[in-house]
Amino acid sequence: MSFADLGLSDDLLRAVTDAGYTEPTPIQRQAIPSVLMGKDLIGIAQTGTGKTAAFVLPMIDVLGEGRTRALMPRSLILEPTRELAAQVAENFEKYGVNHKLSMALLIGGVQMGDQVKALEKGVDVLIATPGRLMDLYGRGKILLTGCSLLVIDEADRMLDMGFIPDIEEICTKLPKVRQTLLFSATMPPPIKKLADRFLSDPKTIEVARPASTNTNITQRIVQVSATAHVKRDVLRRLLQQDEVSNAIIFCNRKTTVRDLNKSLKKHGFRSAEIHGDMDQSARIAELDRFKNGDVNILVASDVAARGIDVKGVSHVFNFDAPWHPDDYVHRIGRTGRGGATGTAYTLVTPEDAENIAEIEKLTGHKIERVPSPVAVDGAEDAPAPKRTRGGKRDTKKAAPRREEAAAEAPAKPRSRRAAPAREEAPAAPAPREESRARPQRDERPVREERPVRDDRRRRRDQDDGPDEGWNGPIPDFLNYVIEG
DNA sequence: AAAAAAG
Repeated sequence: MSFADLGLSDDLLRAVTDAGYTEPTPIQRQAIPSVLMGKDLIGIAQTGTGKTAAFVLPMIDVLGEGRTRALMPRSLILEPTRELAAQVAENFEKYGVNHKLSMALLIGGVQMGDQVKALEKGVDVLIATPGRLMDLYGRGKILLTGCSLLVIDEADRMLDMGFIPDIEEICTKLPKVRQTLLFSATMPPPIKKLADRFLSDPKTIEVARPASTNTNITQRIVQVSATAHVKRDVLRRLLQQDEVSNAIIFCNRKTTVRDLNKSLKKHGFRSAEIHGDMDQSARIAELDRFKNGDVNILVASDVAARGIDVKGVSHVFNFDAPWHPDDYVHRIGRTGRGGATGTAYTLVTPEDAENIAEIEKLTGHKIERVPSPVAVDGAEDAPAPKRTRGGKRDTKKAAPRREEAAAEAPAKPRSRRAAPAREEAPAAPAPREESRARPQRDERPVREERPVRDDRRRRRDQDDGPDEGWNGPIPDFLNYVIEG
């Protein structure tokens, strides 16, 4: 089964081929023909399954068959976060190269001016977060009466974030006769209700959750005391001892994100931070620094837990155990992507016991407990030893992710077997002697002992199709219109 | 409980 068998146009197939993909993922196989036929669709799937391409590809063809110069937007894609909206826009740009389609990315945190200008010129596709869309609509800047194709992406997350009333309102502004696609990782009752109300005779497709038990992510728990400095100490040891080429570290609070990033930088790590209190340009800039390898550590709030798709993340650390088991699944799903292996550590304090139990219940998988790398008798949170920076610089090598890959892109033809990242991405891996998460010092602390690394559960089968990470450049939000 | 999203 190839993309050519799905009924896509030659122009589109060329774009897909040029991007290096030939074999559709399961959700793409099932969704694309149905979308092309104009049917409503419920897709139970989360990021990491090729979901985005499953609607972007057929949408491009559907829109391409209509008039090429839109007087008013003909389609609308709703995303819960700005970052996800941007990733979808990237996909449109990439697969739409051979089509004369224009789009506008309508998200908060950036000036409205350029978005308004784009709308006035006329676009085919709106990619939006609900808040900014409603805002622009309220100002009379958007006509939704021509939007006969609607995509509601990550519906369960929209629910979590309280967007459902907005979604309902937006739906009522759209033409009654339209095609609606709804994607959601789970189907809680409110989402079912939403689907019943706004979709007609939908086809339902479901693909396996990528981050259930049998994946290529090695999960570990490290018991720690609740003290912040002890947790930071443990984290630093883990960053140094393991083969960490790059890592996302999740915290539960924005203040913790800031404090931890500050502390890591003080200790010589190359880290960046992302959370919702930062303005959009700063968020983009930090994410970009992580994606292009300027830094190899990203300290993040749950703004980055879902959907954010960076190729080649070797480790996820939960500095705080997440409150909700779903968040755990999403967080650790930032690693082990694209068929690579990944490792997820969770620092667990005695108070977290209940949450961990919930996580293990959800995943049906008992997470391995490993001993803390910090001696119980009290390694202190000692300041970084002052020393001169004469040693080797490894910043260049920390920018390993060169190869193209699209978020949610169709799978490359390759073995379904999970392979170590270093075999498929020759630029990415670090020699194990030079774990790049190490502080930029030429020596490591004297008392650090490297534990014997054994029993790493690598090369396990995964039951999902491989998926590709996204590593494209960050779109220029201030001026984001693709002209046809 | 937190974070996210409109400003």
